[in-house]
Amino acid sequence: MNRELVVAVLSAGNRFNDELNQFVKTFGISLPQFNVLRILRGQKAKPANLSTINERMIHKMSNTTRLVDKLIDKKLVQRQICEENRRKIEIFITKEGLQLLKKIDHLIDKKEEQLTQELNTEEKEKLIALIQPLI
Amino acid sequence: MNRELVVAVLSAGNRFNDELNQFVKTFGISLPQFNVLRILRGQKAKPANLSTINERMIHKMSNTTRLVDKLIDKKLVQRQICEENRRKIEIFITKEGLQLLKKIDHLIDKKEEQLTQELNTEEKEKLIALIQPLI
DNA sequence: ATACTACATTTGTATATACAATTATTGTAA
DNA sequence: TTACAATAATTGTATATACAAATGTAGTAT
Repeated sequence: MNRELVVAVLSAGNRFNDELNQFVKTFGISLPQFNVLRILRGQKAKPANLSTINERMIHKMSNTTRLVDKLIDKKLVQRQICEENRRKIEIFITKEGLQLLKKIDHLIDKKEEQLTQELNTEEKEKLIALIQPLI
Repeated sequence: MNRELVVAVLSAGNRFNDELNQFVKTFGISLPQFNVLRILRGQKAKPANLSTINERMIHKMSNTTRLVDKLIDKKLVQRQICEENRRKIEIFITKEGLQLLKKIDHLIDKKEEQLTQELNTEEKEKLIALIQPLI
């Protein structure tokens, strides 16, 4: 039964991953990139350094530098050396980044609704509670 | 709440993925490669072609040819052209492949148990039932 | 037989990710 | 002050994966 559970979690995770990736790709970014943008928006004015971003990412990566590089190329975020601690790099989301998120916001809500539509509200709540301890 | 559910499923999936990958890597293979080996063992003597493998894979890949190439390099599977339908390629697991799986079998059981240990039997059953419709 | 379509796999190429080693900066103890 | 360890990020390199185009094979209609 453990096997069955593990396979089910992996399968659902992969499916969500693939579909969301496919979706955000139409906006020229990958799912990890999209998540970083949302993390940065969540910071409000406060910038985040790479370590912070890494901690909060859903899919931990070994190479956040290059992921952020791609976002910089697209002018969606900005990099800036932290003056108090020059080892740190502060990352901001740009106006363009915020605009892109704004375009996606409503659509991703619908996408998420679609991905989970097989369950009713009560079932969703139960599932969240049950899966939480596995994270 | 949909967002919360999607994030939870993605997070648990990524965690399982990372940990299992890490684990099977100690045997010189990746998780997708390990899953293909198990699919082939499940075929018993019957060989599988690439399309069949692709359908059954937990993580659908765009490039099963090269994944199988790696397994061939490691002498864990064999490739053979199907004589009735020369478009198809038949893939077998080798004796070495079976031996490797045998070495891993018990350990992966324990790993899966460890990954799911936060839930009791009843909770596991409920979780399986709830997550199934999302696959 | 020929042309056309569908099927099954492979290959070229670009991109993404993992891993380890390196660089740069800071803090601290001798 | 110097040396050393700790922290933060970057880079080189190998590997993995995605995507589209190409190859080879079989079936079918004319």
